[in-house]
Amino acid sequence: MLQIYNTLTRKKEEFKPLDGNNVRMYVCGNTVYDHSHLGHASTMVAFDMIARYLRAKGYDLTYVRNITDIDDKIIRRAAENGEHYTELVERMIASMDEDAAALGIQKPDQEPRATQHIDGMLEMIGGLIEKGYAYAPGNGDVYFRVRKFEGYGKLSGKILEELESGARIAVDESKEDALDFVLWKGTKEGEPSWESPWGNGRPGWHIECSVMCKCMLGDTFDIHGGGPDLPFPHHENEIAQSEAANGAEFARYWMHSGALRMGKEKMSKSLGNFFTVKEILEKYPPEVVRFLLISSHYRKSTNYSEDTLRMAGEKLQKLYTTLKKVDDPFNEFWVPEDEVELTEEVEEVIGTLKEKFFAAMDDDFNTPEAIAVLFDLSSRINRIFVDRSKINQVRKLRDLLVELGGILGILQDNPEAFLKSGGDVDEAWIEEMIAKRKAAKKAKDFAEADRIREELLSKSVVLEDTRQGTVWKIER
RNA sequence: GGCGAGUUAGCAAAGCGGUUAUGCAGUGGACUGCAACUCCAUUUAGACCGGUUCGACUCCGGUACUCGCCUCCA
Repeated sequence: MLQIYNTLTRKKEEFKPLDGNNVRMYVCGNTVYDHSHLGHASTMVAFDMIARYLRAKGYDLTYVRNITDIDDKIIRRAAENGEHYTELVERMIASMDEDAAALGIQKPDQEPRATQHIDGMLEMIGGLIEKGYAYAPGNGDVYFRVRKFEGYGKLSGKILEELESGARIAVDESKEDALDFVLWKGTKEGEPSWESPWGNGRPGWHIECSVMCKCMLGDTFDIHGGGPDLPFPHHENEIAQSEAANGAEFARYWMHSGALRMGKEKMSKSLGNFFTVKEILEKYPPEVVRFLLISSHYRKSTNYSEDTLRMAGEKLQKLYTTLKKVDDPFNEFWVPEDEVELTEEVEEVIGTLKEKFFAAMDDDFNTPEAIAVLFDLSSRINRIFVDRSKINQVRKLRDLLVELGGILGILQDNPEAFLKSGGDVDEAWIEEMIAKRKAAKKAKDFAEADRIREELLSKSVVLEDTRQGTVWKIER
């Protein structure tokens, strides 16, 4: 039984899809005015993991992740660059896709863009005005009348009076109430704009999600997700707009990922303490980054540092080392595939571990606990290599390790390729050095052999002497 | 100021009212020319103060500290 923590009720709830086996999920994606930083990646990976697990559970998932392709920051950045905003947008979407692919993030089923849904927005805004939930003061803007919507604050726990007293909301003469938020912004000179009944303008931030949810998933759907800074005001405003316009419950389960931290503080654009995904991928294999992001619970903050990233690499290396050992046809314990038998004992182990993995994931997607199962599996495989009598079981355990890893979006690479990745040393040169060392060893010149090992190690190349010869990997 | 979350061993990070989380690191041993990998054994916990209980890291109350949201922000 899958339990999901619902921000709306502030507790874990049993997950029951609205429509049988079909699950509909909408996640707020990026505003594409710059390259993604690791915080963006963190949220994308979290919901990718969630999507993969829902599918692994057998649900028929429709996953929508939007792209905000028009807003103040995009307009400003494009102007700074002296380019048309669509050029900037296309470039940043390509960059985001590249990062996502590297991190093993599967494409959502739909990636709607705000500017593709202007008509739907005009329709929804018109409807809100008709119902008295919105007003156009005549300056080209349209505002949502927050006090008119009774449930305002139910997601974020905000109380209207306290929001009002917090004097951080910009005073705007044309608003009836300082709390009202903009649905449609009248255009300024030189800005991109669309025609509307209230004059040329562009969408406010929140309306796009309400409209795209309705268009792709219907008035009511199962899961709405996003990053840690979205419950207020963005999601609160979405609920107000959608429920006022549709007269129906909006999303049933609200999920929010935790912040990615640099030391004690949240990594964010406004604090300026961010690394782009591309900067990090220059130094670390993408799967290591993904492993770090899933090695703490999705709702908790993840601590990013050189150290945590290095440790993530070491852990992943351990798992891949196990996989490589099983796959290696020169391994002394290797047996042909058709001689692999599924004994009762191994069947039971597989069943138990699979159950443990799913139980962990069923508990609000507890990836740290699920990963512990992978290490359990890895240890069992390694022990089998010590206790040769059970060798015929090992491939079945390997298959399970790869299968469960796949649900988390890891361990799908070729083990040897992974172990040799991340270095910047010429492979032919390494082989040459290994050959020289072999000759030195044969001549019992161990001082020379050790010197060569040290030289390679200084370039992060670790040598391992096996019965079948010397192999190498990149130190993590 | 309001609302919310957190504080676990050297580091990272989970579950659980009584029985090993897990990984890295450390220590001892096996293996190795030496290593690496791996295996075996093992040391380090639960911010602080109370309460409930036969028994609390786990439940309750308080204190301290940290973080997030309240403004664009994944």
